[in-house]
Amino acid sequence: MKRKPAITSRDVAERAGVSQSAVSRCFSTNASISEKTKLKVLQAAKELGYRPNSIARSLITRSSRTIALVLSHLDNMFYPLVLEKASLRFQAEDYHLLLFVVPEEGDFIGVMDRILQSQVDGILMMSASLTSSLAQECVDTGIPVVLINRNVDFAGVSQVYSDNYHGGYWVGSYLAMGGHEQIAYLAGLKSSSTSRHRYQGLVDGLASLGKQCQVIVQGDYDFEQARSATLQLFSEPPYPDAIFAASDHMAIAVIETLRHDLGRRVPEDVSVVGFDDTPIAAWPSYRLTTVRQSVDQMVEEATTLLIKQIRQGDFRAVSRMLPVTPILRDSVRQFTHE
Amino acid sequence: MKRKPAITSRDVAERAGVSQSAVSRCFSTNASISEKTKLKVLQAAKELGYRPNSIARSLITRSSRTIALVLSHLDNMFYPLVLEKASLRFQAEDYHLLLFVVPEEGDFIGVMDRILQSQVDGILMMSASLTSSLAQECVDTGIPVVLINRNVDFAGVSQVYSDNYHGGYWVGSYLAMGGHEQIAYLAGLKSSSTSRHRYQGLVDGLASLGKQCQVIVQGDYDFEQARSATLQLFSEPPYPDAIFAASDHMAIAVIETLRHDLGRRVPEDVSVVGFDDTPIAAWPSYRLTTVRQSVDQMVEEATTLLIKQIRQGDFRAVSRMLPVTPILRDSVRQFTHE
DNA sequence: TTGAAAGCGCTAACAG
DNA sequence: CTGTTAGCGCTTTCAA
Repeated sequence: MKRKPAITSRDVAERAGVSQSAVSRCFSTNASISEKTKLKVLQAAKELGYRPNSIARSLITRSSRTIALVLSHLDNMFYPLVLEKASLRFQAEDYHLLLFVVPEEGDFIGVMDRILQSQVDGILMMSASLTSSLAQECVDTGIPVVLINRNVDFAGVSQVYSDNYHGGYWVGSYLAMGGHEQIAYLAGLKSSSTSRHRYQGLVDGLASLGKQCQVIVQGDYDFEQARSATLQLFSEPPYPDAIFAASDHMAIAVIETLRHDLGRRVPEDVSVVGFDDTPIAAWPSYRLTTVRQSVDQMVEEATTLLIKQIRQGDFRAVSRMLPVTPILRDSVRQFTHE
Repeated sequence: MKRKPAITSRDVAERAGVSQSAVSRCFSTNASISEKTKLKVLQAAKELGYRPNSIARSLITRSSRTIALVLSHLDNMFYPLVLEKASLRFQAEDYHLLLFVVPEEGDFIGVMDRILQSQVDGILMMSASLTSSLAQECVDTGIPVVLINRNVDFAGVSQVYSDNYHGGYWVGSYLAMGGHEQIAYLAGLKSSSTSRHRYQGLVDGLASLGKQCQVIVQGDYDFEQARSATLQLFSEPPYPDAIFAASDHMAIAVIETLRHDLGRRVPEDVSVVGFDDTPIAAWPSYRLTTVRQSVDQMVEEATTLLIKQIRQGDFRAVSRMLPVTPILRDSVRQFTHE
């Protein structure tokens, strides 16, 4: 790494005939500096092509104005979308974003170590695998953490997540009312609280109308795995007449498989429900009935919360559960007397 | 921002009964230090929960081990995928990733300023709007830049991109051979060299068999816009019997619109070809004929190049054009005598 | 191998 | 309002 020795505030100061700190003041808000010197400095700075070194600034202010974003599952459209929103939001607040893509349920520990070293001001986490000891470590270090779309029972970290239980509950009762009998749940990752809560909701929603969930298969939030799970579901009777997938991403995989590998019609032969309401769910080919989580709201809440915690050094963990909206489209058979 | 005063190498030194520099040496590779002291230090470090402050390290080494990633169009699955790959690759090389999501063709200048201030070691750019003056500025600062999936005629920056022209050329000749007569091009952003080259290829490929592209509409790489463009294409005769979309993302929008709004069959009534070969193209519902760009190869080349340039302080711009692979699926009508 | 000392480029008191 | 001064936490000579 050799590059031209960078231009420092000292160089600018010299050229402008002022002190180095005068230069510094020109580039920080609410520092008292006269119009006149400011002009001289800015002029010199421009001539030299000077830019304040934010590393040096971070070192002294002990704040990098950087937030770590931890995520996985980029293949599920839901995440790129929240990534985009979150990034725009943070940029607007003048925070930088350090991105950490973690493999599925990988060696989170290594990543955590790097995050902690990187002196971020806060952590926004959209990945399941945060053990409580890891979380504790963050809290000890004094770095605020907020979990998005995740819900762990560790008290130390803040979290914003959807009302997965009631989302699932709605699906359960809706499916029950539709007269479905053989209901299957296509689960997400085993470690995912989100998937578990949706399942619990489904079971209770079904039970409220005297039905039950007949079978549960693992899809792990993965497209291909959802496909095999669907195949497996239809490998021998009794065949499901409704499948609730823990994500739209998987629900689409189910529909594809149903239609093209299994020759089943949706919703006539089997009903499919998803969760998230990603853009794909609305595509005319699918018209997927699903449960909407508001990405906007989720990101808004999470980022606001994180920024507040950073600003105030306020570490009380707060949990925000967001309401969820059933989106009725055409992937569920309408009720008919039989 | 107040947090517990961080644990520094000084603290560790004190506890271990060694000098501060001894501690530093323990955490840097190939520094001479005896097993014995190293053990003591590591022990003390663990007890205190010490982690080297990478900001301070960056300040002195003048290298942040950070790379800026600039992108947009996160709604097009292609980009999340390259994002994921790139991030894994850089993480493996022990680089951090600073993410900058830029709006469509937004005020790139503001973003650039922030990037330059953030002292990144290199820039990987997947967004079109890099004016040559901006590029020049990077080069002046001595920060290597590589453009991915973009091809500007500014000589100063490196770029790795696909052979868009021949991709388009293949599509043109394939469509011509299929006996299509009314061929439409659904273009990407006006500012996109990529889209222009694909178009040029299409035109020449068609011409090689005595055909021509009848009409060109703007889709700007956007799903909804691609939908309206498709509608527009069929608002009055002559109707296209083939549409080449500059991205799979748009091609899917075309198919959806054709099937569900226009009641046209694909490929019987109209053929559709895309570009990228994102996972969706292979879904049974679409079986989109397309031109594959290898994300893996692109990312591999681009990251390797960038890292090399950073390491060697080698700023000669190099361009790598990657070959492209036609993927024949079922969205193009097979040739039949008429 | 080790410690002392000199900064990296900047901000933040503190005087003037 | 402005300059002087003292570090932020670390790496890196330089002697010992």
